[in-house]
Amino acid sequence: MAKDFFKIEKNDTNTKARAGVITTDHSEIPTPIFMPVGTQGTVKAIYPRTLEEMDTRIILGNTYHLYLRPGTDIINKFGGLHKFMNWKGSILTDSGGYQVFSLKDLRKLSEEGAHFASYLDGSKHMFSPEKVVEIQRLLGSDVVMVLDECTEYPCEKKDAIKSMQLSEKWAIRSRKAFLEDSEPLYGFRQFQFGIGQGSMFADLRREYAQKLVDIGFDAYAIGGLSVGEPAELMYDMIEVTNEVLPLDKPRYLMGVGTPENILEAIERGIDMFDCVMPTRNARNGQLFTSYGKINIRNAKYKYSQELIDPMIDSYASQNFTLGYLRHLMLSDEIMGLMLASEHNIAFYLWLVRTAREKILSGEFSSWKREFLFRYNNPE
RNA sequence: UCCCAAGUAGCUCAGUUGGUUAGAGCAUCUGACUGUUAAUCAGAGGGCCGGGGGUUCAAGUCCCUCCUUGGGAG
Repeated sequence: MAKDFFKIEKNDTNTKARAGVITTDHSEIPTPIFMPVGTQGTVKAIYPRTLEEMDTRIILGNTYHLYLRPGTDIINKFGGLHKFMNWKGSILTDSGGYQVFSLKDLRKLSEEGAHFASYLDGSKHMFSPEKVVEIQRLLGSDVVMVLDECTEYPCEKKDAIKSMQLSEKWAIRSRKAFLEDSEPLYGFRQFQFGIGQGSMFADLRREYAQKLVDIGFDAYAIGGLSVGEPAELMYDMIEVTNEVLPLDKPRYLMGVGTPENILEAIERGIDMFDCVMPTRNARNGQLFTSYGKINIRNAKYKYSQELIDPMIDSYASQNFTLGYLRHLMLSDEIMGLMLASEHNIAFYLWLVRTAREKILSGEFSSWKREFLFRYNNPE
């Protein structure tokens, strides 16, 4: 008998935070968890071996990008995305809903689905909810996301309602396609998450979350946040949504965020996160460290023989100096991207791992306050 | 010694028949990045236009002279 998909180990006494375990056929995932983003079948500039060394349990892939290149036929012939990219842990694939949003100049929406032109060669494609389920079945991801529409910010309420209604129709069709026409292809289970929308309107957020719960998914994500709104507004939307979502299912806040965003969301009951920030910003010279956010290209690190971050347990963090990493980044050396990316992911994993430990030991609130004070006020 | 070419930002170079506040790329410095079209993008600082003299309402641009560098001749 397979283990429960999600089990809560401890609820925080002072806050809505919780510590739990998600179990897929590829890995046990302690929550809260951060999932590094590997859009095109690679977490950019980091070996899978390095991710394993850092105890990464789950990464993201992207339906839209992998469908356009290399294409599902190729990944299917390799036996699925895990084998294709040699990743032994779990994989969650985003549906392409975010690309429909971020590449909006290239697409048109209808009730049937999203019609779009490939950014690679201009070829025409259509993503229906059913097709997106099928693509993720061919990819073989452990967690399949529904196709949704991510609204822009700011957004008029009538547009938010219209968008929500479209996402709802898509969610119903997605669930049906997943349950009725989507037997797993590679011998392990797949789970499907619904995605809450409703822009920045609390009543819409509640209403739509309830509709998703009524449809019934393995877990629920919160989408359409961190799209330019003030952080406080995002926190409010997380709170009202989590009031409706069932306590015994994981909650996934999509695309978030900064270390501070993540701790605030954990406090409000979020279990899963993904974000390009640690990897993208690493490649652009920004490091997240236990002593604050720094830009490694700054002249003040020219002579620094300090280690990147001795507090963080990774090869990159504990074996190379700031001055050396600065040199690599300014010289456009590939190892600079690798070390910076590895460190940032190690930091994000350390952050959620420590949050979990503190929830288990009952010290989450005080630790969070102290950490953020230190992080935001570097000596 | 003579002939030719070239001297403009730290570097490599644009700069129209003389006409706004002399530009670019790179470098330097700083910032941004939130379900990745991103090893990307944005901003800033930086000039006795080789020196001097002249022509002109006006010179990086035309003339003279000197200096420096490169090439060629002897």
